[in-house]
Amino acid sequence: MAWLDRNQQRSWRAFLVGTTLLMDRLDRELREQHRISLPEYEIMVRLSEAEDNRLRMAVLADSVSHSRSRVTHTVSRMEAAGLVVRDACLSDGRGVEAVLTAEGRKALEDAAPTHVSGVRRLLVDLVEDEDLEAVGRVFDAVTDALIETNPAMDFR
Amino acid sequence: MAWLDRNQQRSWRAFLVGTTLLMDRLDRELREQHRISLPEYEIMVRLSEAEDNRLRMAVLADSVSHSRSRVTHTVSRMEAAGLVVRDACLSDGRGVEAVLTAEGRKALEDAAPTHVSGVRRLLVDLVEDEDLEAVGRVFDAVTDALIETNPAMDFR
DNA sequence: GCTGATTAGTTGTTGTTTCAACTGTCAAAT
DNA sequence: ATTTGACAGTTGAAACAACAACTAATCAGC
Repeated sequence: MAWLDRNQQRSWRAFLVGTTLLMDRLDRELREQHRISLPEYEIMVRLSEAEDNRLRMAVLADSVSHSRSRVTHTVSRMEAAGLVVRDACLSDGRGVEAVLTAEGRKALEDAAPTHVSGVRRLLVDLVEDEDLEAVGRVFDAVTDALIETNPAMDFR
Repeated sequence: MAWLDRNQQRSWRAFLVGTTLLMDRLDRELREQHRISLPEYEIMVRLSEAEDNRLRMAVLADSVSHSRSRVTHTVSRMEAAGLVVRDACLSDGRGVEAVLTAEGRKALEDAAPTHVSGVRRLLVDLVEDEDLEAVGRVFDAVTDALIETNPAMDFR
């Protein structure tokens, strides 16, 4: 079994630490300034981009790469907070759609500048465009590999 | 306030999704094959690299970029599992050192091949060396910026 | 149109992380 | 010597996430 060479090791650790700190901070900024968590924000973004501001739970779960159970719980909290509502799916009796409310849209619009400026300030504006694109390539490859070698992706 | 352009947006989302999936998977592999979580593994790696297999709690927390409280809880669980022990710090009565036990070292040595092969298989071997180095550069920059603009790093 | 297998989503329990409050120690100034 | 403020680490409660067991609807094959 091959170990990582010095450079690979360095890159990997930089990634681990940097990601941990970055996600923490983006989450913190959203919570402090808008009382919204990063997972909640991501869900609202997906809904806002969807046809009619609504998405089936499973689609939503896949698009944010969280387990269905997790999305169920998160959406429940968001529903209690008035950011989304649940609506039965007409075409499939088992289905449930999450719908962004007007209040949710407002919250998203308020929060977006905070989030985007964070992403810029703490990542995008710090690095060369090519390096950022390399990051995109790398994690697209990672995602593909993970979806390929899927160990029981079904019940996530 | 500037939004992200199309490419930046794509890279950012690829990163978000890829990271989520990758971390989930690495954590899952360690749990299933060795009953150890990724945070626990990281702590053991730091201890194993330290002089005498021991590190003060605060140093440990900083080196994995987790909150002190989190490290306290994690180390408590690891202590209960026999992977580490706590030891009072001689030079500073407030200090506590976490020490890797023989059992912990054994667990780490067992788990390391699983972890490294995961990192290779799911990341390192998938991409060009230069792209991986770009990732390293990017997250080094991110880390620096976050440590600079430190919003009360003390109580993390 | 039944039956069994799948799929969608939820639920409750348990494990982990965060947050704020706390204990005890140290160091500097008085 | 004592006070004050900072520091190291822990604690318990609350928020969140993971897991496995569940309900209900659909679909495929007969």
